[in-house]
Amino acid sequence: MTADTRQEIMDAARAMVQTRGYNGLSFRELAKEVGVKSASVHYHFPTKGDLGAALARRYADEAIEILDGFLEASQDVGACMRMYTDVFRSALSNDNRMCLCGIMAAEHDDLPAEVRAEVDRFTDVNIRWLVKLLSRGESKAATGTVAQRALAIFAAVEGAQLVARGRGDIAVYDQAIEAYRAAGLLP
Amino acid sequence: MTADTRQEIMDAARAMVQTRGYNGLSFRELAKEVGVKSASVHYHFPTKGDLGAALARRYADEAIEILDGFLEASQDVGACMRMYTDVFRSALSNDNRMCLCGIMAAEHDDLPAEVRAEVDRFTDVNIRWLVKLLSRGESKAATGTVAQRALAIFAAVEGAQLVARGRGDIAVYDQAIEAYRAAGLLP
DNA sequence: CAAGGGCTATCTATCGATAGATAGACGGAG
DNA sequence: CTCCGTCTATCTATCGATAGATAGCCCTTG
Repeated sequence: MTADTRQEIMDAARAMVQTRGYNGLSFRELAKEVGVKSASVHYHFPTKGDLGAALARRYADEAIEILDGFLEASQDVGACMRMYTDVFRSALSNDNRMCLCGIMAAEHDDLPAEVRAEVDRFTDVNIRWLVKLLSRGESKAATGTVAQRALAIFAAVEGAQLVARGRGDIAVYDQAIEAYRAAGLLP
Repeated sequence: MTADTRQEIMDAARAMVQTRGYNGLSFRELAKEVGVKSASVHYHFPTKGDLGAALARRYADEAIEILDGFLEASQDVGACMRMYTDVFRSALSNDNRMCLCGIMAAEHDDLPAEVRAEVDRFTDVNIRWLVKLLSRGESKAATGTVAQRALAIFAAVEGAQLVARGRGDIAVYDQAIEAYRAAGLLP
């Protein structure tokens, strides 16, 4: 079970970061969770920054795959947007967790540079995807406007997740998303 | 300088929390910033939870005063909303800080109960104020709808702040807010 | 085929730094 | 004199990180 250890460490670490943040991630607790010693975690990820960057990198890569899958699964803009908001919803329903990069954005100033770079990339991935989606529906809109709206949607969804988590109530997320849609922010 | 110390501690602590989060707040660093010893901080705030709760309580109280001042300063809904979003903007322009309660919401699971209670109250204060503001413009809307929209606006603004901070670019905040307004989410 | 050298992955044990917290002394002001 | 505020000094717990040992595996070489 050697190759698995690295994956198990990353899985447990992701869950811990999504729950307690990057600063709340402890090598000792993480090791205990996985069932190894903290020195073994250091073997796979020499520094905490290495681990954090690896987590964010995998997170962004997975996002690309998942989101592109949505675009292939449906041609309907509204349906794709619903799948998108459901991804962020599932983090909350899974033990009141947050988007890995959302919670890391809050810790911006404490993040090692290599982690911050991957967090930035996750934002880019989201916004690019949203631009692609929005461009499907309305070919008339200017590119700049679409990019701005994509950014706003991403920010609004992250905010809904943040506030809902703070309240410990997933209904808060649902209500915010519904209001975004009613206002016309979401297609 | 005795009564001042408590205030100086709270001022410095607030700035540190807004920058590095509740977990990033250290009694030693805080004491050094103020120019006292960490034991003196413990004298005024026996535990870290006491300090955090006092910070959030004062923050929510100040929010009530500031926001009510906006309602008195102008009868125009749009103008009041702009003042509202400008408050959150000023946190970013002031050393890329976040809303105290926004960053604490991200740390939800690590917060002592007394801190969490005050963070919740801040959210309530904001939503109640937004409901009051929204109710000015459109008396036709149902109460439930207004409350939902107020929640959505608060979440969206917090999210814009979060994402802008993650990017370290206040222009991101401005663009998101502008897009909210263009979409009709903000009055 | 067998022996040996390196490689992988883990362990035990420990490092210095820092966290929050506390006890008790000291000094100035009412 | 007493009390309030701050100090010195220290405690325990935990942090990320490192050193050094070890068990098992694979590959080469004779």
